[in-house]
Amino acid sequence: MLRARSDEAKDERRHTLLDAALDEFFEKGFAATRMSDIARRANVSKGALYLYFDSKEAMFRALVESLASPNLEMIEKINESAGSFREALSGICRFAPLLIRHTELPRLMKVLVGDSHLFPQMVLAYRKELIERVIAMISGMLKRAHEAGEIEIENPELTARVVMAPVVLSALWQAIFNSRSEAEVDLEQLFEIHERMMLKALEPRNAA
Amino acid sequence: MLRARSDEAKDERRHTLLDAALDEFFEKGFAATRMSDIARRANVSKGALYLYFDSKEAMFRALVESLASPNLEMIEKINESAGSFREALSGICRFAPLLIRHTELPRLMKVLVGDSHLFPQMVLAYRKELIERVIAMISGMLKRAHEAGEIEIENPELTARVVMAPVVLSALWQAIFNSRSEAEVDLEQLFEIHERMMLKALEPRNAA
DNA sequence: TATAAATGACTGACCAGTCAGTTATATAGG
DNA sequence: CCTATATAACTGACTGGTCAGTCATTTATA
Repeated sequence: MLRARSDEAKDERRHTLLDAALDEFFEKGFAATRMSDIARRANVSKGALYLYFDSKEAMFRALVESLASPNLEMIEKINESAGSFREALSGICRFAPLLIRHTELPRLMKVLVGDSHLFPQMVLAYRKELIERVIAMISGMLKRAHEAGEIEIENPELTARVVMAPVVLSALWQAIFNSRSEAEVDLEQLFEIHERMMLKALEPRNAA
Repeated sequence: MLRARSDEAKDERRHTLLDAALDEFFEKGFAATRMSDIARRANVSKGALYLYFDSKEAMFRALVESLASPNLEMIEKINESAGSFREALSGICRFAPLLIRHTELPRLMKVLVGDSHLFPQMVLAYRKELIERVIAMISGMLKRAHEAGEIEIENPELTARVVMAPVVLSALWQAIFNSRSEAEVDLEQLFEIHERMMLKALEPRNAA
């Protein structure tokens, strides 16, 4: 293997190793993936992995962290740029198919669900820093829209879960069933329907 | 250990072992649970497990099968007794909290998601025999209700997914976050809201 | 030529599955 | 009712194989 000597090259190698790790952890789960498999996939010796990560567990943690932070940034961005609830919902539903098909999110979710028992405090952190923040964000949007008379709503926090649910379901479906097989779902249409249903469900009764 | 000599006693012991197996597989995942742990939890020696199951994998398969079949029966029953769509939806939303809190379903789902890669053909079977049957059932109900003018709908198959999504999300939430911690969700209220939202979302535009 | 990146054989720990031995219990015979 | 015997349920130390992590050695390159 040609050597990574500059800091830049090392960062890149680190990235390559984490890419290989995600592939393996996703395909086999934490316990069943061998460090030697990750190394092979990255065209590197097993020993080389330990130049970049202290242990298998450290590698897993680094992987999750590296995938979580971009999502976190994305969430903040969406929240900032949110105008009306209609716009935000439309944005989410337009973006969801992309998120599910061309992002690491489904694979990350599958790995986190599957190995949640091994890293309880990590799962806790993930919940607090990401999931509950998403719920709070949607919940906040709903509350504001309600106060503006845009929608009718009872419990923003629980309604947020109903809004999110199809995204989660579709992501897991993608990770579990779409890996190698048919079982395709028309995500564009699914989220179009979801958007329409949510709008109608939340429409004020005395709407124009 | 007192011995199981009659066929009846053996069935009971088998059950005990599978109970212990679910606890362990749920807590640690397939790869990380030791047969000796399952044995210990069931107050039995490791060797005894092999009197009832050929291998760890056989035990896992038996476990999933034993949990899947009651669900399947339940589905068929609900489908048969379905009257109007309103009734059926109400039944589902009333039953969901019970299903999530007092049934093995959430733990089973977590285990299946986590170890889906190890048993691809089992996951396939589970999908075809259970999940797609549920989708088909809800989809059929929606179609009939639509034909009866009870609801307005575009694509029953995708709408069924939107209806199901909160059940799946809540079940996984329960399995992952509710095991030992706070993070309680008011499931009764969640599904009340879901029911109301679905009814409103599917209400014909020209409704009375 | 010096440096440090990379290698991969090796070690120690772990565990699924086995099997020779142990023991509970059903039953037959006293 | 009690005891002896046969049966098979049960046990757990052991084996063979696997794998995370190490480190003496090799090798690319500044």
